[in-house]
Amino acid sequence: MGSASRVINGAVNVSQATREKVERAIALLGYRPSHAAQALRSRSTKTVGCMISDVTNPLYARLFQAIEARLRTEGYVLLLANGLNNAEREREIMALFQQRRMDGIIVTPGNERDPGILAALNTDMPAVIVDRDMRTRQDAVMFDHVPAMKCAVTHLLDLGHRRIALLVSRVEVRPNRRRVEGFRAAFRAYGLPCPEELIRRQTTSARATFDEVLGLLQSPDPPTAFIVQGTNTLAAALNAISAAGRRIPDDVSLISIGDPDFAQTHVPPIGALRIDPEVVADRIATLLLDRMRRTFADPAPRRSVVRFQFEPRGSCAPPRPR
Amino acid sequence: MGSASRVINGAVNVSQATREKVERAIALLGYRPSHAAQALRSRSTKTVGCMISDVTNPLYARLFQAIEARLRTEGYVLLLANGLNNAEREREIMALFQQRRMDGIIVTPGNERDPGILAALNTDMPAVIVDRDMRTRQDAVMFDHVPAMKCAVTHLLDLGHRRIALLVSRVEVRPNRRRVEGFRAAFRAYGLPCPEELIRRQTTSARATFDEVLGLLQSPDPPTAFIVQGTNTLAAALNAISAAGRRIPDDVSLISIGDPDFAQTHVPPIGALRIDPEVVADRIATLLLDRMRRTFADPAPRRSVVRFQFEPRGSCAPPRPR
DNA sequence: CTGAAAGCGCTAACAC
DNA sequence: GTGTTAGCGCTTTCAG
Repeated sequence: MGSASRVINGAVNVSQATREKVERAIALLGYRPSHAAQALRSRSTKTVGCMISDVTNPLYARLFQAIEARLRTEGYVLLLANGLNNAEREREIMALFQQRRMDGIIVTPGNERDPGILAALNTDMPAVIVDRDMRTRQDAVMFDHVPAMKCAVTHLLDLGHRRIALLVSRVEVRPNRRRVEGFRAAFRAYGLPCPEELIRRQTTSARATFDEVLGLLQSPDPPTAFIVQGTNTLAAALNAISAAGRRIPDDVSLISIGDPDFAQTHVPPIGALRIDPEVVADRIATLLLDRMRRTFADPAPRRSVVRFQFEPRGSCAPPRPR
Repeated sequence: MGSASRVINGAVNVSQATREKVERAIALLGYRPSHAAQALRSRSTKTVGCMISDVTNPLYARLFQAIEARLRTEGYVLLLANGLNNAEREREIMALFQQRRMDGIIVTPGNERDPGILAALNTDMPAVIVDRDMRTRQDAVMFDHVPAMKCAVTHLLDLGHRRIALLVSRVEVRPNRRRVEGFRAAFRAYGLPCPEELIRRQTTSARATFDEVLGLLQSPDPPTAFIVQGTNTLAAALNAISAAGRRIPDDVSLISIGDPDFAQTHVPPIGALRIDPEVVADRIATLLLDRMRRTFADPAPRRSVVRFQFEPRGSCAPPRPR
């Protein structure tokens, strides 16, 4: 009987009596509508696919958490898959999202130019791309890394640092490019040459970072300041600095890209480039919901930019005179 | 035509000629089977619901990652929801998993006695419970915290420590109970009274941990060793110890429950209770796949126990003589 | 406002 | 080994 459906979906044209009758029956039978049948008939799965590089990365984990909370209040459920910066795996995931007819997808591919991934994006499935340069016609939320990075580097330059090392991940994606760009721009704006040899693009394992930082500190002309990316990288850098017998900020200044909890309780607190995951999640959800509900008809891709903020803290001081 | 379906599902009784014909047609039309229709008809969603307390917790993130990788090779996709130790939210999530007819679920409820959650578990949906005492008829993977904890405490007792502090989360769930139990058991086995006042069950925020550790260190009869739970807690404890001007291991010994990467690069390396997420994921997947495929007919709940290991490292030394 | 009827796109059962 | 047929459980349309 059609009325039951009307009650379940909260349609308006149902009499109070019928509504109650149906509700009683539902309660009595412990009836639960079959999602598969609803999806088949209504052509809406109420499911959003989320492909991130790796939940193990705390920034992504927080972001996912916030997105999940937000979209669930709207009745959506999230499928989460880790792309692991592996193009083949990412293509598989995209195919899967398509086959399962996700109402929308949120993606952060590790490879911005893979034709398979670009092709998969070229459908009418609502999508939001997160912080990747992909030249497709999807909406996107971008993080603006440059001003915060410039601000951080300028802070160090103002303090008198010239040998500033930048440790970012080796993966060739927008955020890393932008960080390097901001780094260079700060030197340029200061009329100084950028120490290219101190830009280190490395794997993010704790051991590799530890070795890298230790090596730099023990080199003939060591950096007096470090800017390092990521929670694990920060922890490993702290370990290496203390292993080298250097102190923060007297011997070495340090700034973190990303702001894990322990950066704030560290003594001294570690200056950080931060971005609010709630804000990012909200932007993503808003763009995606607009498209999924077809609230927003204009097909032109929209771009929402969220700024990183530089928060200076006690971890930076003038370099020790030589 | 039924043959198409047979080809897609890789049935055996299809001739080579037909198979090729169908495959050509599929490629030509770019045909993708509708998951909703398949699910409706075949009564299998090929989807597993996963309710953990919080992906933001690195241990859970790694575990999810490993489970996702494993189950995807078997053709399953994961729905991830964060319960956040909130009973109402957890009930909602369970209801959702049921309504969407998950082929199986993997759950770690924050509340082991909530009647709603227990009721939701009382269905014929294959399920694996992870490290919770729930007295239901589901399969479960349990972590054995006790021997490793006893081992760690005994290690400290052997070194001469008597004032050992234990910092675990306040949430009333099996892992925390077990840790405390192991802690007490070690003292008992040693014929010593357990310092109950040093068992601190607290919130896991970095700030709270920092204050707690600092407070303990500055108390009249301070602990000479700490056992702390969790990545963020470890980082905050390290900060507090160094803020108090104490050194590891000369002034204070430290053991971590959980083994984040930076524990190993720390100087000295931090002794840790560790468990391999891959092993855990594998156990979970195996139990669940057995049930989902009905390979394993015996309805009696099965229990798979994975041991934590204590890995002593340089962070423990005899207490400073007073 | 309500009931009847037609399908959504598949797979399973059956006849050939 | 292959084609035909009947639904899976809903939502939507269309009469009434």
